[in-house]
Amino acid sequence: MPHELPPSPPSLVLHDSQRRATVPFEPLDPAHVKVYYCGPTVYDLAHIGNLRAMLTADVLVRLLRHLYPRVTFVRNITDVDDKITARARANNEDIAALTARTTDEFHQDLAALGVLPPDIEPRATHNIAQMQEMIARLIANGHAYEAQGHVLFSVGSFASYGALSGRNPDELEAGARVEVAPYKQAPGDFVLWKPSDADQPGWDSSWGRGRPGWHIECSAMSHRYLGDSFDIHGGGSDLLFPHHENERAQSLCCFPGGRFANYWVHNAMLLVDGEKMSKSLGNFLTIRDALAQAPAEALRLLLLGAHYRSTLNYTQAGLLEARRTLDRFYRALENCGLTGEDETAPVSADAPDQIPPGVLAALSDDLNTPLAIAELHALAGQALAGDKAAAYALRAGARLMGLLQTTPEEWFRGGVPQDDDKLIETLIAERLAARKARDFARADAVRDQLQAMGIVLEDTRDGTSWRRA
RNA sequence: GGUCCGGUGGCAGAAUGGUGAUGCAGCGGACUGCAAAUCCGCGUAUGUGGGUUCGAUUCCCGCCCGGACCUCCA
Repeated sequence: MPHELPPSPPSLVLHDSQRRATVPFEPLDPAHVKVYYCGPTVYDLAHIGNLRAMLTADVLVRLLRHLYPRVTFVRNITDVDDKITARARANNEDIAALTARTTDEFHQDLAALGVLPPDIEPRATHNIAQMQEMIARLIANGHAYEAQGHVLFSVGSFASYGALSGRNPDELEAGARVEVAPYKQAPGDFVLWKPSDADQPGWDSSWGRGRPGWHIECSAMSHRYLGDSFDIHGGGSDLLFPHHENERAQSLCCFPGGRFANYWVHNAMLLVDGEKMSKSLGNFLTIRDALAQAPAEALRLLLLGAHYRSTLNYTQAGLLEARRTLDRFYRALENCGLTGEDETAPVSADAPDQIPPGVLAALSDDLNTPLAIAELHALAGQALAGDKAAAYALRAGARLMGLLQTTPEEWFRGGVPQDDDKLIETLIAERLAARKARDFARADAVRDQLQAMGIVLEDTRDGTSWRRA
């Protein structure tokens, strides 16, 4: 072996929306990578489209944590918004109760999916003072103005407005479909602060009692927790304009010495049965709707089965297929004796619990999760053929994507009541006796009985095992 | 109307200027008392018309179709 090159990890490349290109990721500080994602507006249950963005962030952050010693991931909760006010009114519910309840549901749903919590999860209502400071500063340096109780950002004051989303402000004006509010100096100007009626949530300010506009909260929170410049800002592609464009304008004008986000990561939308998910079509699926049909990992696998930048078509058939795929993966672990939960690496050199190179290479290539999953299939095949090292690699690679987090026992047989458990064992013994007596009619009758209970039997050389159908 | 993205086998979904992954489904076989699981084998695809090229699915142009954003939205 004359040229044994030392193994070097693949370098991460990411598609940056602003550069409109896939480029090497170079952190501002390799010792500490900083990521900000736009979180939910908490007025209703999260849907699977929301989930896609959260999963993209989750895989990205898991990968970054693997590659870098320290990662700070900030994801906000938007708990002041006119949609929240409207929903609270419709529900005849207190705003704080609505946002607390919805935030709790959001946390439960993401936890079910194995989405790791952010390091910091700031709430908009806890950062009003920071927003007001930014607004005052923007007024002071000529990027914002007061008009009829509103404070507006002056798009014309920021030369590179539109650079992120690739829009030309003049064209925006020409194509404006919404009637321009009379107090705006220019049609593209957007609200930083707006006045509140007595029955709307509001905070006192030097511009009167009011509430923040649509975009300032993320600028304030990202700055508070990550500073003038941070590495990655992400969200759904529908946020690119105007939300992220406006965030960028506010932040760069407020903190001209900084760079704000250095990379922008945007995930594509998803379709349900080939159609845009919308309430009017009746195909608006919450995370809970999906979880009623399949285990959470199946949903995760399905959503990671397409590259994050391409449109994903969600179907129930796809969800069930993802579940069968996980059956195979867990079977591969079980066959190799990886029945425990321990994440620690086995000491044996031929069974390293390391991220398989193919998986790491795929994920490092702009989060190519479908290709990484194909690698898992290859490892599962090897594991099923008895390769224990492949089973460890399968589990390690899958876990980097938040998959195979449980044990085969739990996956196949979890959630079955104790009494059923005993009955199943009894019936299996009964069937075994019948088979020994070559009374196959009786044996098959027992199997049918179990089938009716949702239990599938698998005969092996070592005996009969069972699992939920 | 403006801006942008995409169209790969029955389905999902990668990749690529030079014989198009992977999974599911289908078909045939092995194993099994029969199944289940597993294994082996097989078939099927780059929307359309041009251009560049020795060679295009990949690059360029037209067309058709779909989607996103421009308005709250992951």
